[in-house]
Amino acid sequence: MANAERLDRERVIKAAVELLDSDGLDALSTRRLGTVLNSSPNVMYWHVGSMENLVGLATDQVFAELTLAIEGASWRDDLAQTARDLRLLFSRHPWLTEAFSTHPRIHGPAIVRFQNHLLQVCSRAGFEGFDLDWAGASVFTQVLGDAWGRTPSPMPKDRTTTPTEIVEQVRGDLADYPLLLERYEALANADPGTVDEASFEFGLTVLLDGLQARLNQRPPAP
Amino acid sequence: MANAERLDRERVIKAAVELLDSDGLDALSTRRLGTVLNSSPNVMYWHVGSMENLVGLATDQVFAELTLAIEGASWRDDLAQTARDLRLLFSRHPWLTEAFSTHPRIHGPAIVRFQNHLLQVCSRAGFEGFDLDWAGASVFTQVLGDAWGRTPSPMPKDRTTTPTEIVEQVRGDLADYPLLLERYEALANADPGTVDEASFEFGLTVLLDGLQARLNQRPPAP
DNA sequence: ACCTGAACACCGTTCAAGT
DNA sequence: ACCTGAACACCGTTCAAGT
Repeated sequence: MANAERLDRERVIKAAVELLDSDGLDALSTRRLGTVLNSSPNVMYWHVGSMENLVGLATDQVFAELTLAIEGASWRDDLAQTARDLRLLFSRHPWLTEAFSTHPRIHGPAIVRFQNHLLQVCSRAGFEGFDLDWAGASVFTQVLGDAWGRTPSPMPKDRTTTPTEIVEQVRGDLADYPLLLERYEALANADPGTVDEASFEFGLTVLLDGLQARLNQRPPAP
Repeated sequence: MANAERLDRERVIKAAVELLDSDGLDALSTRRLGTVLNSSPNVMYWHVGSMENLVGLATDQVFAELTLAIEGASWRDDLAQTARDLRLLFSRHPWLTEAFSTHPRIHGPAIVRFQNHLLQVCSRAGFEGFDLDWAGASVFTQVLGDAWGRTPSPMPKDRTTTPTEIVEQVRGDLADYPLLLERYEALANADPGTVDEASFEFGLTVLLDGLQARLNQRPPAP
């Protein structure tokens, strides 16, 4: 099975990202990748070394999609913009949450560039020293946690269970917790898109207000 | 290979948690579990149905360790206490981050009880409606993100790489980002335990201040 | 009711061998 | 330098068969 063009690292990564975007992290296997590339079940090893490495390269690849513009507005606007862009990245590539949790030490040029951007924005805000690291990390964490909460259970054609059905299933477990049951029902009856959006903005506002409070305690040098 | 005592659901889950605690999520396989239980490679199927289900049951099992006491102090203290307890749970069972990200829809009595506790504390603080859900979720997200950032790369005996060596390895990638390099070095030279603690407390304070700011905008009814 | 053995369809990775 | 074939040591899951 000779393929039309010669393979290289870039084409392998591109095929990996396509597989990940369409079918998720589990779908990325050495053998499926070989099939997609019209090649042998283990082509990737020459080009990227290992599965773990390939996931890291694919992650770095999609991080390159981020614009990371500094608009010149307030640090609040810059940080909010960064968080919203990152959120969109995670929604375009839902496998990112799983990739980060199973391979926690991913790094690469685009990720490093993103980390630096976060630090720059937080630095402008007035953070220094370790506060700088922690402020940046809190933004990333916020988006990661938001995306995690939004990850749909992977049930491809499993008779798409409606929210109402889910509530029925857990109603027994919730018998002792009327407040929790009330919230489950409220969420089941709300429009998912609207709730997702508002939920993210709630978290973002809380985060920015919290950072602001921290800055107010340590006012900038005159 | 007859085993001394009869198996039941509880013993299977207990063995699973021990395997997870000692060797991580990857170590939990049907065959290893069978070996540990002095039984066949597929014993678990009769008792828990599937691997996915077993991970959920193990997660719920460890969530039962949480005390979830309401101290009667301020909502801030209660929420901080809950977050710190949850953090300790994640550090006792480092596989939890991966479990939540690979099986996002885990639920069970102990988890439901924890969710209810979060809602109760947030409700006392003055949150209502969807704000209640989002406030609770932000606490869980905060701890999850903190634990994620702390997950050590699983390199068992891989010549424990020192932080300084890591900095050397990425120094090339960081050439264009002096601020980022400076932060890497500062973190490499700091005591990990102290930094972890301070990092968590920073995030927690930011979160609580942010929630407080939200409450101030919507003062409680008189 | 509970457990075993064998099988199916997969994995990641290595390595000698090909071109 | 790049790719293939075959093999090794694993997976989760099913199912007929045992007790």
